[in-house]
Amino acid sequence: MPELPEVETIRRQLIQEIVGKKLNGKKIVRVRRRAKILIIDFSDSSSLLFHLKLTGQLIFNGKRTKHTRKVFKFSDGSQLVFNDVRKLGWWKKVKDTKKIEKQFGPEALGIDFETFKTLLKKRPKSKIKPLLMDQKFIAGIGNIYSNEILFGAKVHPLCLAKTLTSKEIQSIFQNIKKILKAAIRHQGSSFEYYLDAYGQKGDYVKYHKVYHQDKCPVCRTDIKRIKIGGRSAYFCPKCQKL
DNA sequence: CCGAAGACCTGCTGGC
DNA sequence: TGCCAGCAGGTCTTCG
Repeated sequence: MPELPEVETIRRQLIQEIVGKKLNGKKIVRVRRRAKILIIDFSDSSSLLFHLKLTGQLIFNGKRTKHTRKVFKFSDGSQLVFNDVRKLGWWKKVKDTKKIEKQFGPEALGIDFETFKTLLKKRPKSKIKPLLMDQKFIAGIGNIYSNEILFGAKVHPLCLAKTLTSKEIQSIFQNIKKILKAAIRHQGSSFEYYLDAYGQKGDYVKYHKVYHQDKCPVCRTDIKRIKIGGRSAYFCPKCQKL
């Protein structure tokens, strides 16, 4: 499930619900996100981290289900329910988040164009799709949004970074910002398991142009699916030429 | 250095 | 109906 827009949606909702409350006697002062990790900060400067991986859900005042892995109870009686069908997600308490934050590249919504260009130059031989999904390169983009971003930029997913024209680089950059922001506005993509912090589905699947789609919305060509680095890449072979 | 493949897990779908 | 393969939004590690 969760890529940047989904985790960001949960973060924004949880801020409204849990900041100021106490968990195990410790006061919550902040809810942050780094890459796809949700971070709850306490007043004693310790933190609680969550990674939802593919099927994790974090639901405020949600009901226990057979996939509930943990329930966090706040001092006012409200609670945060962590569900995860595939058990790949995790949570952990840390004293300090510096080490974790350092593992990732710049935030996809924070990076500026010059930095993006510079980083691309450092990875000339990388295929663009796996590169966009590499959290050490840029943090926050996963399989759905990498496909949508490259369609928006009309760039083939197997394109090598060094072969991109400056126009294409600019378009990829703009589409990263545009698509991630639009997805946040629509509370993310509920393709299968994703639910926001209120247990609601995100709307953005309606706007997917290539991910799990049949026809290109621009030219009606059949969308192609290939494996790149073990993940499904979706693209329009006519609009996104190699 | 890079990339591919397998591992971690469960559940759903489609084909035979 | 049953069984098996393939698929799924993410990272890790291992190996070539």
